[in-house]
Amino acid sequence: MKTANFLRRRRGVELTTSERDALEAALSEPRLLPARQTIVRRGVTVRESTLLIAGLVGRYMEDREGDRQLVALHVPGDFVDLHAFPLQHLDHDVVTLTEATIATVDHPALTALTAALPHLARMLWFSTLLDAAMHREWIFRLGRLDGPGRLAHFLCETAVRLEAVGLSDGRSFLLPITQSDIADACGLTNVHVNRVLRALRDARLLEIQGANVALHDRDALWWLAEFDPQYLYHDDRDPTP
Amino acid sequence: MKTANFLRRRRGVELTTSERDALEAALSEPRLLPARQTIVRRGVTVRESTLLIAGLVGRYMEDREGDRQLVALHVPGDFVDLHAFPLQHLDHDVVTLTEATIATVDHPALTALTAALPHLARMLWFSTLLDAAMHREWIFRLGRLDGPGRLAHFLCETAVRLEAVGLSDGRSFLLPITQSDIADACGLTNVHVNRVLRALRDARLLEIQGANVALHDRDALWWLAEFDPQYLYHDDRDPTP
DNA sequence: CGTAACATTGATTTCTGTCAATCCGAGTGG
DNA sequence: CCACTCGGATTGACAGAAATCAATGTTACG
Repeated sequence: MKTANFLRRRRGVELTTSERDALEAALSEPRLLPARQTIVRRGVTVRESTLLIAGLVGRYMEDREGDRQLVALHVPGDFVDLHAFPLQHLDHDVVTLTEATIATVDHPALTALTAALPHLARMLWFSTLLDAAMHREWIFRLGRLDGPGRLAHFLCETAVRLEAVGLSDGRSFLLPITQSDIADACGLTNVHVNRVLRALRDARLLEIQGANVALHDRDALWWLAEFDPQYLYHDDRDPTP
Repeated sequence: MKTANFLRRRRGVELTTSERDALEAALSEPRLLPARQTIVRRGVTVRESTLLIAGLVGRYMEDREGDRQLVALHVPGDFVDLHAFPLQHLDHDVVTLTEATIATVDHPALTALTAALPHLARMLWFSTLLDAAMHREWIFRLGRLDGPGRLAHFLCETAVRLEAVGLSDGRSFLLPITQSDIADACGLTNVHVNRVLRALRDARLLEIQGANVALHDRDALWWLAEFDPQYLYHDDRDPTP
């Protein structure tokens, strides 16, 4: 099932079998993309939306000097540019961070789906609002937290999201991106990210070895990050078999 | 018309007369709220959504110390908590910043409306995605701009948005909020906002006297802010009579 | 006229960026 | 097999931006 992880473990979300089947049928065959490939470029009219099945995808804005600000990180199960369906074109680039498997839906098909299935339409709407909730949390992260807090927040959020789709036990996970990518997400420089990571490692809060992230002291990290995963709407139970 | 400013001057948005009438009919009578009144508190189940007709409304998250981070500023015509319709409860507070006139729609009525009018549903979806686009721009502002850039960006965005609903000529407008509110929006302290505003005034880029904001040198401010209003989806023409 | 909220300014500290090396590991070609 | 390269990680020295702490002005208003 291409949609197996879509809205998986989300509170208050109940896609009926027929709704999920309809969405599944509208999706293209999965394709494999290499790392660092642009999926959507800003400003270009978009005619299909992309469901991420495996791998990591980022959404970027660039400043005058070409420095990037990550505005979203996507994990498997995320509809990375569903918002392009109503918006038609985007204000940012969508890029694979790792090798990634995706499937796409044409926008005309989405128009038909949403007209025929209002509840599915609302669930799709919901999924874009989850992205918006994450945006708000990122605003908080950048506006109110210092370096250590920002990194802790970013990593805690990522851990919880990966856990929801079975890619983490909540403590350790694979994050095959560079420290510069993390810096782009947290509004810091790669140099400072490196320093803060060392400090967090020295304090035995977490460890990053290559692509491997281990959150040793989740409570301390949550405290540092003032992290509360409410906004992710995760369900404790996993109805997926 | 309560909805006169809703999605006014937005590119690619065409609400038919019957769609607008249906929405208008679903809205309550306008009510006047005092300044600094909480409309929605975080975590509480929301059963209706609020259209802002006049005044300013902010959306806030709070950190451990009670310091606020503004995650959105709403101007007349904005559906300030439409996202609560699919989400059911919010991760932040919604508060009037000034005296404000609002009208509300019950969520059951929205369910009926969106099921009956898929295109209206998509336009409502669109309006929440505009908020998300602004969230992204705020992430950029906080992650990549310094103090002067952030203030310039905040004020340029506000000017353009107010202009779209006829409350500014693009150069000057009323913004009856405190420097602390601006600081909350820009991830700075009120002290620093004050200093940066003085610097911008000394450079003859802008002037704030009481509630009155005057952007003297729009080009310079746009440059400082790396501002490009694309993401606001504004239309040059105003189809409103 | 006194109070309270907001704005303004100065002195100092802290955090983060910048610039510049150096280190390390994986893949490459001789 | 081993020098070689290259991207990324790491570290140090220094500069600059913003926070913090602490007063002092200013204005509106009861």
